[in-house]
Amino acid sequence: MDYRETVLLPKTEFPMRANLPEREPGWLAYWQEQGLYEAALKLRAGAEPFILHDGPPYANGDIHMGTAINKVLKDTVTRFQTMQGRPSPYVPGWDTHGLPIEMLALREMRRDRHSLDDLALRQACRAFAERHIAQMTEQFKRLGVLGDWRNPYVTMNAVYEAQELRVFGEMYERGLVYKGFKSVHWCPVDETALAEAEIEYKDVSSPSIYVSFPIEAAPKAEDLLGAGLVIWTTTPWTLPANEAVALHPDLVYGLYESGHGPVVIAVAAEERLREKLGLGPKLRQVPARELEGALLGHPVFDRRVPVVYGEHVTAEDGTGAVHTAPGHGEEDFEMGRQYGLPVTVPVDDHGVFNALAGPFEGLRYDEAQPKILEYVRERGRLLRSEEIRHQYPHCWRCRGPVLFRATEQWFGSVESIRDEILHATEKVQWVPAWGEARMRQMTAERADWCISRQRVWGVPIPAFYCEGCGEVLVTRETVVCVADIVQEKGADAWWQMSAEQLLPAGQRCPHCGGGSFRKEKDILDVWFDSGSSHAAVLQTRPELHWPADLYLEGPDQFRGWFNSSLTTAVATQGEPPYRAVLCHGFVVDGEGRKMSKSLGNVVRPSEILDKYGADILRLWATSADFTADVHVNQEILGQVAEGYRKIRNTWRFLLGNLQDFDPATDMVPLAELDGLEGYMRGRLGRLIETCERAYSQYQYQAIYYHGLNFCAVDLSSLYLDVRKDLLYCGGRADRSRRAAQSFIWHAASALARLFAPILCFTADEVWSYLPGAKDEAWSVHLADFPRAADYALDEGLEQKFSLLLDLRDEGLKALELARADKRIGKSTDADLVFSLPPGGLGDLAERERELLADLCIVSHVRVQQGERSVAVEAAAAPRCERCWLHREDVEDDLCGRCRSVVA
RNA sequence: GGUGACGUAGCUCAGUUGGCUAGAGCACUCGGCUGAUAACCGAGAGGUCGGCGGUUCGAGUCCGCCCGGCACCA
Repeated sequence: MDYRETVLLPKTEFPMRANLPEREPGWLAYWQEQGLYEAALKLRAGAEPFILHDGPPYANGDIHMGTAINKVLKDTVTRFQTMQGRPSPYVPGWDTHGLPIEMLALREMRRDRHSLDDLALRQACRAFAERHIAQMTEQFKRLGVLGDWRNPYVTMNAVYEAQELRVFGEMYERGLVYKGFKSVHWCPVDETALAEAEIEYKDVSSPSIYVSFPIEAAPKAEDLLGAGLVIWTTTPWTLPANEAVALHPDLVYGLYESGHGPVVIAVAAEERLREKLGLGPKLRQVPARELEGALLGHPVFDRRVPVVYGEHVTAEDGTGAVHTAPGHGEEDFEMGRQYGLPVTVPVDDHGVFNALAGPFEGLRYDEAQPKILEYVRERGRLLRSEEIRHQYPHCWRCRGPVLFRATEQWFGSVESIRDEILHATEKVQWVPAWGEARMRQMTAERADWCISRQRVWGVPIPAFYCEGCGEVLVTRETVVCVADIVQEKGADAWWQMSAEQLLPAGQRCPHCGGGSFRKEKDILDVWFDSGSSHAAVLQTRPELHWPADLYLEGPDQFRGWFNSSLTTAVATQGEPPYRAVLCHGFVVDGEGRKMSKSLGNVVRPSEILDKYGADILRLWATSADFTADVHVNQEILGQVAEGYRKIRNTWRFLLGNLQDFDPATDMVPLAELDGLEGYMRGRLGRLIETCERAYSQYQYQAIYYHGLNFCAVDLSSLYLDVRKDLLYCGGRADRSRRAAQSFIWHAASALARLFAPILCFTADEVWSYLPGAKDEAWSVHLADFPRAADYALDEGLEQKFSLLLDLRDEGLKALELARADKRIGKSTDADLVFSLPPGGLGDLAERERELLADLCIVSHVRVQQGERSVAVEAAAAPRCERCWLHREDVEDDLCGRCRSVVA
């Protein structure tokens, strides 16, 4: 007779195949219709909010793996905090101003910036940004990221711009903003100054030349007259701007014979340069100070330049004598200031030489370079020329090389508040901890922040110039006045309105009393935009608070947003804008290389979404230790998908065994679970404890690791395998079966909650199939995170099972050997005989014979005294046709248990 | 060149304040089951813990140097 119909096999509609790419959008629509984001905030209202402040991505393209992992991690944070009982609003942001969008908008229009009215260009930029915000919003939402997508913060919004101006005003009032003439990074293509954060260093090949400066006056060492002081430079085009040669005051130089006559270089460089310069014997030592007051012949012009002394000079590369062009280098500029040298800038905004460059006027600096080389060579000044590969700064947007160029710019004074910033970093919790050292180092080395840009797509610098005396006009009142206008009309007002309209009525120049002004043309650096977000967003939205609890970004933000935010916050508030900063690694390929088109190793979020679904992408993002670089390729994704399948199938089996379970009536209280269920309760509690700690400490890889292990080891291979007999064949409402189902219910429920912040779709899907879950919350994301304390660990049980499970391992091994000998097939056709020495373990095994048989899934266990070993025997008793166990009490094909169940 | 982080099985990760023969999952090989079935169970193989040296009774763990790919800064 076939007893299949009488067996309670698992049954569930929860599909084995997730089909995430098709199913996830349905969940998104459902959550949006039901207002999940708002419901979560409302549910947790009253508790202390947890504010994760979003670093605004730049609104100029599709999302990539870097932005995807960032948003997923953020979403995991807020979902966990919500389940812990704290409202965790997430206001996504966008960085919308600046050069990249300006360039892209111009490219789309095929227009040159000079052929377009400023307001028209700004309009085009705004439209461009809006389009990309809409596009990126859909992509972020698709990842399952929950947030206030209908009301994000956008740096080009009027309120944002006005707040940013107020930050500028406060900094100005405190003397932390000034206008100055300094050497800055200049992009000749984009015709603007750049900040350090906008520079990237690339390997390039440059001419590396040695140039001799004939000594034409040497009051302290007349014998050096006519010798050449040799400098080394990799930027020959700056030679026309030369104003001095710098030596180190403590270095010893030497006079050498050479093919080009006598030359002077640092003695320490002699060996390295002997061949290159064709050095002869050293004629004598020349202490640096002997050249004090010396005058040298300029390499290009018919004039003399002085010898100066600077600590920055070394003999480690070059000659120990440094070509100094104050118009084209930071240290050079500093030397110029110290020695009162002229700051010659023979290069205009476009990188073209002007009249100051003499014979090179009209040439672009890079075109002029070979001509300058030739010029110097013809005059016998070029001792050697070679090519050198080195890192050179490039514009992060147009990718072209930048140049150092002294110009009038606005600066944020970092130097004067450096100590305050350093102090502020100590108050922040950095994850990982080395973030603090990194930020400190950055801050310690940073020069003042160049915040002005000679472009139009941005927030104007709210300064005026008196038409009478030319003095700058910025006061608290003028900034407030401009900010109020911008708050109402947007920053376009700066371009639409006249200076008089933008200023308080009757404004006079404090210097000359004049009443006529012109507007500053420069705009603010985009890093000033995003760096003001703490003021523009945290301080203006009622659901948020200042400072943020957490900033969470990639490592590039140490010099970017972490940095600019810290600067403006310390400048205006004296405090850091964040309590904690978490930095995750870059996304790289399987070999740890950067993703690039040329390597063909680029993985796109959209591919993953189409092939696997967002939950797999989310699981990948959280399965790795993201404090280091995170690897991704098809193999890794496939592996994550396998892990997901294991977890999902475990859920499916759990749910399938709850088909006839109603928690309201059938639940055995957790505290009353004993035996295997009691042991498992403790295991589950441990898992919860581990996961809670892992979430709190941002160690998400532990969730996947321990969660998957629990599913695979504790549940699938142990508990569920062992309990199949009871669940399938036991009496439907037997207390033992209900106890097993009670544990299963708790396991399914707890796993859904544990994984909800990561597998946000699947967890809610599980929740929707879990009996009674809807009574607690309509979505798992509105449920509470499980509390480990509810799943008490019984130490006695744990100890006992530790012993029994060791015996199980030995039993399973013995069964495997018997199987290899073809003596048995499935384990229920076998009996196990445990031989154990007399004493505790033997007694325990004897006492728990039936449990041991269950654990090993055999029909019968016998325990006898002897040396520790296990023997396998064919099951002695007849087989029950229903439960397939061999039992002494089988009658009419059925064992006693099954007879009573079937009856 | 300077600074910093990283390096445990093919892959993703565990390895408490130094302490049994370095673990897990997946992938792989072999086997079982056919009442979780595009599932499930078991067994096996796989590692000089990047390398060398030091401290120690004992080092994956602490210290120094080196190597590798990486980031930031010159």
